[in-house]
Amino acid sequence: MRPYHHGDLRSALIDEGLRLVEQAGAEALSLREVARAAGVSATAVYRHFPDKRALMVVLAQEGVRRLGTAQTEAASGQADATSGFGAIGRAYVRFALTNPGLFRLTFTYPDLAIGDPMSDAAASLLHQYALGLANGDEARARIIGLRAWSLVHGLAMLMLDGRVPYTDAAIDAVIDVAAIYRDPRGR
Amino acid sequence: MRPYHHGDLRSALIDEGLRLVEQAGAEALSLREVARAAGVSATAVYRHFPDKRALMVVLAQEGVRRLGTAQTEAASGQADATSGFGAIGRAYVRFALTNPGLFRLTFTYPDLAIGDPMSDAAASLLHQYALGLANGDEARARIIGLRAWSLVHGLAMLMLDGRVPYTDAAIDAVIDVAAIYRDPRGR
DNA sequence: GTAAAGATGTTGACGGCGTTACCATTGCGG
DNA sequence: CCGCAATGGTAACGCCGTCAACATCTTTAC
Repeated sequence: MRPYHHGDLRSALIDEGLRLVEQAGAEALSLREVARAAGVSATAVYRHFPDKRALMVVLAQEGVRRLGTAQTEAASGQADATSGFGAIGRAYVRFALTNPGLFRLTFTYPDLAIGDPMSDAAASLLHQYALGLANGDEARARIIGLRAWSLVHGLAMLMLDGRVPYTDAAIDAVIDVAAIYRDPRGR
Repeated sequence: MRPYHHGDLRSALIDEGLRLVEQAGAEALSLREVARAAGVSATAVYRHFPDKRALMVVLAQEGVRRLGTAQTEAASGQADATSGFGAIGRAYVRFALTNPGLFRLTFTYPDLAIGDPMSDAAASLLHQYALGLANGDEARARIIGLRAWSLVHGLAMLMLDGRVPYTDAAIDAVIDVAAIYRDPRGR
């Protein structure tokens, strides 16, 4: 006999949500479907999240966390700052292509901008590497960081949206650290 | 007396769609709302489009067309290839921020990849400039073009999605043509 | 000129959605 | 042990995209 109370419905909803967002895509994901997957009525969700958006926010936060983990791993095996910078960039694109549903939810779900951009591992990793390449110059680090983020994010989105074919060669060619980082003394 | 037949419902639906997509956002746009705005029943739409997606595709195509126009205008006033390249990049980001609903529909509406990427004005303009900077080298032009596209697309998306604050200074700093184009002879 | 055929509109219905109001069951602190 | 808060379910509302069936206007064929 399944008990009336689930036990840990909140976690179950998040797990099923993460599973389904990958299977169906963020926009196609419905609250009712998540509830069904968790074996619970649609309205039970409202005991743990005020509305659908609140659940989506939690899933998106998990997305940021996992992206940060993937990038940290990718950077750990790299010798110098330049190759590390390239590694976190490639890890970013690879994460997007490996987890398209979660990535799109995390970054482009309507009105889902989450807190301070520099509060998560992914962003602080980026800033730290950018600061290294900028020799500690904060202003330059911000530009380098933003340029690198734009580059990998744009490539990921274009590939996810079918504008650009997905090839590893293209990723490597686009993510050329020397092309992002320009020494003010002119190389 | 309003006649039973509309006259040019197809165009009216497209016009209202373009208007509403800017007002409500692509994901929030409903077929029924477009029909209401055109003063017609919901199912009348099906005489002109097989389903909602077909209407969205037409709106997206109009988006590509308008983006191409904006970029062509931006490039026309520029003297050399380098400044022209920068101009079409800034025009890309500016277009996205000025027409957020249409831009998102055009590029990130689910399963809406449209035809040959090089068939529209925006893409051919990009390729033409990239080819100029690459001195006619096709392979290098593709890389330069993809890198530039990724850069401006990523910046536009990050700003649209509220990840990065919108400032003109940031756009100018990120779109540094010399940072995208690297001469193989080392500058 | 008029009737058949086709194009273009309407109404009504279906199942799915997010959400609310209200009721049922369970577990916990006094 | 009992009352209450926490956590579950049912029913319903107004949206949505879409289909079937019917109504009206326009065009074409004789």
